[in-house]
Amino acid sequence: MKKKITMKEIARELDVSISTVSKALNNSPEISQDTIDKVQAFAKFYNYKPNNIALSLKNKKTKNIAVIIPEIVHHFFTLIISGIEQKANELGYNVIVCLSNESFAKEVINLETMASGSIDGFLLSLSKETMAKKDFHHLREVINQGMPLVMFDRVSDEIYCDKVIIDDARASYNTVKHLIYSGCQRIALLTTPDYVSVGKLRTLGYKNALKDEGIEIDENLIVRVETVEELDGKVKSLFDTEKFDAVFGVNELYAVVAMREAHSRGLIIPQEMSFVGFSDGILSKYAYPSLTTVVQHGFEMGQKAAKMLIDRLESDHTDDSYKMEVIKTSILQRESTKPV
Amino acid sequence: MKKKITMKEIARELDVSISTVSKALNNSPEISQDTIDKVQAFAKFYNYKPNNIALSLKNKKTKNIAVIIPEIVHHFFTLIISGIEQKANELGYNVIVCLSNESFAKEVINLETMASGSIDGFLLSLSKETMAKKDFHHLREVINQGMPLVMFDRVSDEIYCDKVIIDDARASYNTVKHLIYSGCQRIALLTTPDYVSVGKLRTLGYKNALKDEGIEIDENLIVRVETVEELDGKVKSLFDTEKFDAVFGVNELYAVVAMREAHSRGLIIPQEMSFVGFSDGILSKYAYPSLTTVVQHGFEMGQKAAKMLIDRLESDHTDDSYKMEVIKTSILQRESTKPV
DNA sequence: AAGTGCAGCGAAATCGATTTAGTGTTCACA
DNA sequence: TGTGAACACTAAATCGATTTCGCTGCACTT
Repeated sequence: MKKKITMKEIARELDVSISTVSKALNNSPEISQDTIDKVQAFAKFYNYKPNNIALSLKNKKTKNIAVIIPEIVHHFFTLIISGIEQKANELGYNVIVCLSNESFAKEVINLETMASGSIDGFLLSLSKETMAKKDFHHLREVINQGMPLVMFDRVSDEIYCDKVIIDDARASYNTVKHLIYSGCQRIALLTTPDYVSVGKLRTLGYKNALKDEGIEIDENLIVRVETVEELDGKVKSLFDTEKFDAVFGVNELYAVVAMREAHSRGLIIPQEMSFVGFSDGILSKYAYPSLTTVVQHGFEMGQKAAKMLIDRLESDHTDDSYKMEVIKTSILQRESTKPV
Repeated sequence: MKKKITMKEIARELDVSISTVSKALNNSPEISQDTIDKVQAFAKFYNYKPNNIALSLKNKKTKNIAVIIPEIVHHFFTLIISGIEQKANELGYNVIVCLSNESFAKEVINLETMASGSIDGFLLSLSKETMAKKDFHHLREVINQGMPLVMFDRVSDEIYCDKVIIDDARASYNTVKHLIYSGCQRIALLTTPDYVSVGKLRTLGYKNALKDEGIEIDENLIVRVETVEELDGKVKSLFDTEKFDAVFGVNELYAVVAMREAHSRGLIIPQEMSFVGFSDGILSKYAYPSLTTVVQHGFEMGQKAAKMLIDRLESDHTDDSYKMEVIKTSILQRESTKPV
């Protein structure tokens, strides 16, 4: 086992001081070319790599950033992580992933453990429980300690920090208009409870679009689903009790499940019923028929969020004007809706 | 901004030495109860948290482990990560995620940057390029440095280390037998090139099952797909040129795409054609009809891998007998196959 | 009164790097 | 011959913790 070599050992072997080794490796002008060559050759031969921990301690920066997400088994979040990872690596940072599993307590623990030295800044998307509780003391605490925080997707107005979001209300508005223009009149909405900020905004966009098109809002067509378990049941009862010609799901799963239900009731898609989902993922792409979706550009969102965080880390002082980036969405027309 | 407080500052404020503070915080018996109370009260009031970096430097352990995977936008890998994260957190470790993006170069870079102090051990699943090149010097190097490595899913015989795998050959064998027992005779196989270890093993299992059941192997029914781009074309030409009554895909995507093709050709599933995929994910679950799959228990695999790594990290010495855990698979019968 | 033991605390080394403030030698120039 | 700059290098502080060893003062024994 060829152990790691340190500067101390190089210094001892070559009979110079540690400072000389350090400077030689950094090509300092105060070291003679002879010594530089000698030290660098020796270092290369023994595969010397500086110890990151020691550097972190000295420089007070770790070149690590933490991303805390509610869940990873979720295509949108994996896209975001890919984007974060790509951008962070490009800029010389590593990404530590923490999962809150939608739990407030775990979110707090993650923040606390990470905040004590392991990382330089946070990227965070709120857990459902945190949004429901509206308790953000843990976020304020890390911000107060001077640690930058960038929130993405699931954010809160109550926290002052950089943010990257989707314009959910507008995206939803556009989507519903798209459905209307394609000939749909009674559009059912499968959404989340209102404490999920994105669900709330998408619901808002839905209502506004109907209003603007002079279509009355029928609350019976709005179904709020809290957990995956109750999804099937709520969808079935919607089909049982209401008449409608389109379904808009605030995520792809909701839309796909509704589409399956329509399938099994023998409805022809999209002639008799249209379907649109939010957040384009593999489910939408490979559903049968393939699902028209709102593309959220998660990869880009991850990149932007990472860039904002690192910009702040590397800017000299804290300017206290926080930025808010809005990622544009687009509608990807596939087989589950009629052409406009 | 309430800055972080250090032991030094506590010591200065309370007019004791740093060593006393350290010992008081650790409830050392050589400090009087009075002093302990005083120090701990002060520390709590100023929300003192030890600096992890300093601890890492001193203890020569970081309590971080790195997991390097080829891709994250992949349900199986996200399940594994969830499992790793859960188990690692439970045992007091953080997880640093690195993506190789199926690239050899990036895998090497990830290993090198992580190995210089940031982490205590690796969890790794090989990139396609690495498997194709069969160049494992980077793995040998970190192992030689005394850093534990656990490989999972995509592993190599040439590296001596702990491993967690699926018994791919057997799983595939069982699946094909299942298809045969359900009445299928000509089973097409959608697989990867042989350099992908899991693809190779699954192909082997397929062949053995046919052999054991006295069915001749028809190489024309075995389609090797390298990239997603060529998937559609190869599937179409399979349908154009061959006759068969079942498709076995070595991942869920292959199976679902084939099923879509069958759909559009008006075939009735599963009466006229059956479909099975490997690695149960959302695609399988929400496909129409839902896809019968081989469940790989990725979460469990992640947990096992994390546990193996941490066990080795915390065992006193290196015993050089490496373990290999095999995760059992199971067949999840859904709508795309006939009951046996 | 001198020696012993212990409670309670502090000084300093250590982990592996960087960096500032010197130190010692050589050589040029007045 | 003496002075000072230039050069090449070193000692030591520093980052924030832990830990070993040593020191002080008091109580108690003999």
